Amino acid sequence: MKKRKPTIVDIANYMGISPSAVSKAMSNHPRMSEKTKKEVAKVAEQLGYQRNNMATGLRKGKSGLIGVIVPYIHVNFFSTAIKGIEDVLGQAGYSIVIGQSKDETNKEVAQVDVFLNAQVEGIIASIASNTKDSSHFIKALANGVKVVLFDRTIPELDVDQIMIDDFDAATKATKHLFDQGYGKIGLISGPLELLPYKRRLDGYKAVLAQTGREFDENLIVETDISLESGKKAAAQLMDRKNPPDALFCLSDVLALGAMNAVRERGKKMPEEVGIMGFSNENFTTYVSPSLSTVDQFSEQMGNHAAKAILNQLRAEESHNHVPSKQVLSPKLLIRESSKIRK
Amino acid sequence: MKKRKPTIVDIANYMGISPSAVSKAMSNHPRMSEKTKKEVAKVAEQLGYQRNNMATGLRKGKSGLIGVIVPYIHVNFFSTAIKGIEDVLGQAGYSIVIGQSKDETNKEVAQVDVFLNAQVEGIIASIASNTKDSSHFIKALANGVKVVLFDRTIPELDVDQIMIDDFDAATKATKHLFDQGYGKIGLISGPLELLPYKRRLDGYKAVLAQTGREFDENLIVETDISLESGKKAAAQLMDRKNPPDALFCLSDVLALGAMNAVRERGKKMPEEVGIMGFSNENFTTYVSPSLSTVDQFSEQMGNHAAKAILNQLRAEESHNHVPSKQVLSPKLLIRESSKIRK
DNA sequence: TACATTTGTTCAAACGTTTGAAATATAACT
DNA sequence: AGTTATATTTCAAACGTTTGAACAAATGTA
Repeated sequence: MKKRKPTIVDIANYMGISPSAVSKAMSNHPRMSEKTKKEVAKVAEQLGYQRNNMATGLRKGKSGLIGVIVPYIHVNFFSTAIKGIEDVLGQAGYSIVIGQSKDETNKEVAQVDVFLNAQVEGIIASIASNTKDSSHFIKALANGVKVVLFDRTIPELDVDQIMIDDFDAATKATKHLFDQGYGKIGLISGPLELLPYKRRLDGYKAVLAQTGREFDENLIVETDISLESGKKAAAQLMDRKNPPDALFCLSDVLALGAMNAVRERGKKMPEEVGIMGFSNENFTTYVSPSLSTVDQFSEQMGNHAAKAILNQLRAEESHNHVPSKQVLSPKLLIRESSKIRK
Repeated sequence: MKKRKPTIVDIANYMGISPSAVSKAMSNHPRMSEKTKKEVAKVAEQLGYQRNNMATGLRKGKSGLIGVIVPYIHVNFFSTAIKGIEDVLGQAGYSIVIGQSKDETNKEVAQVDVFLNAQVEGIIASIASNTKDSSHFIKALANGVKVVLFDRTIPELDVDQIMIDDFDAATKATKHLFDQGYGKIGLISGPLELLPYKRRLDGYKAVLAQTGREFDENLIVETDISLESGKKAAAQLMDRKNPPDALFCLSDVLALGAMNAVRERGKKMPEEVGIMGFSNENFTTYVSPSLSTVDQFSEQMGNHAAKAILNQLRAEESHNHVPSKQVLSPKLLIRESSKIRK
């Protein structure tokens, strides 16, 4: 039942040639005869040979492993990003090993250590929200491990980073609402101390300025990010004497809550009130009216992060890699909730 | 910039002792003096030593890697299961490497090969829907790799399998609706050639039989699993002369479609029509009324699968592992859409 | 004192592969 | 046949760690 797995040496003995011949034949070495290559392939197949990556990796100093660290695997944004990463890295012959930080810095640090022990060639990470110190990543770099950060990044750290342009996104969304004919846009935001929200708000303000409109403090509600909070915030806005005729909610869940409030007030969406969400959560297509939102390109972000790692891996010797920060421009997903008012 | 990473030998030289002493000290060998252990630890820390798992693994014949194969990483059910897997395996000191089959058998087979090369100690998989042949898993087993299947399993294959009891789930859901006072339950199903749907339908029928009710063929609609299909199916049912007063939808998306149809007909939920979904997709708490559904325990499934692998790994020598099929009993999540009619 | 035990450490081989240099076989010219 | 070039294969060392056996030193026992 438990017979030892066949190795390159077994194949060599079986064929009466040397192990190195087998190795070279399998790796398609130019100086090996086609004949031996064929025969080796056949015998390997026949004996059920599987290459041992640990031996290969040890010898070559390359594991073929890339580590990915996210706060939680099951959060839609991250799992989609991981898919994007796997798609390109798998294609390129790398295996990805994943770890969760549970949004705790110390777990993140520990995970980096696990990865370094595993000899990963690169680490792609979206950091825990309280991670301030980046010495664990610096340690990785010192060990020759490539590092790429996405979405939740450390601007000060000199590595490739992929993020989305929240300002631009909010700009586009706000413009879209005005273009559709809505005249007064209320904004419901998550905690403004978090950078993304802050930037989105800035985008909104920028459009007001650009189009020569007055910024009205009272049209902004800052709240936490639960469904209920979205509902309350919307209620507060809609119950004003001059309620807005559109709500730009800086997260889809907030938008959902807002929709509930609007519906309770008997207002038609999108005819009387336009709604715009943010993030493209998967439920946004399921609600009614379907929710216009901003695609954060989680999958593409994963793609980009993976490509960035590949670039670094390939630029290996040519010492000339200059860390770059890529800012992806998000795309509006116009659905029913914000469509053509007039 | 690119200095070689310190090895056990470097530590040994630095301290003037032998590499084996260092190795033994680090692995807390009983015959090593506390003094040396302390010192080794200190120097290791000081030189920034990181163990090389490839060397360790090669020598020990263990990689500390577990492979996970799912159709798609980003599907909520799977990513949640992966979280469940990572939680217990990470804790146990294993790293998990993941791969997607994209629901294609050949990719699944290829992925198994990749994992075998990577010397994973175990594989946890949810198979592609068209996978019929299981020789790739048999090959893995022959290589001494443990195999555990979850959710989408191969009953014929003699390995640990974790699945949920669809029959039981449907039974509970149906009973719940009757208990709430609904009298006539329409059922909207996905393709009945797929086993889970078939089993759920059976559960529904069983309750009718148990409670002495007549089974009415006309209350069953079989359709594909899109939102639109759910809506149409529900419309069809609600527009009958004697429409049902509750709809048991065998997937949450179908339920969402059904809710739209019901709402359009001006019927109140849950007062006039009760709705029950299946799977606990994350949007179910966001809709209004919040959707009662069946929790498929994706995370726990991952936990169980991981524990099963651990058991096998630990039972290694004791040759006495008997493959078992665990059937998890799903839990109803009673929310607003099915609550207390009278 | 001689011998056995215990404690701490070193030796040397092994895990399975890769790789440049060296060796051999084969073919190609004078 | 002798030489040179070329194609193919083998040699041997290396990658970093672990591990049982062997050794040495310290301690205990008779």
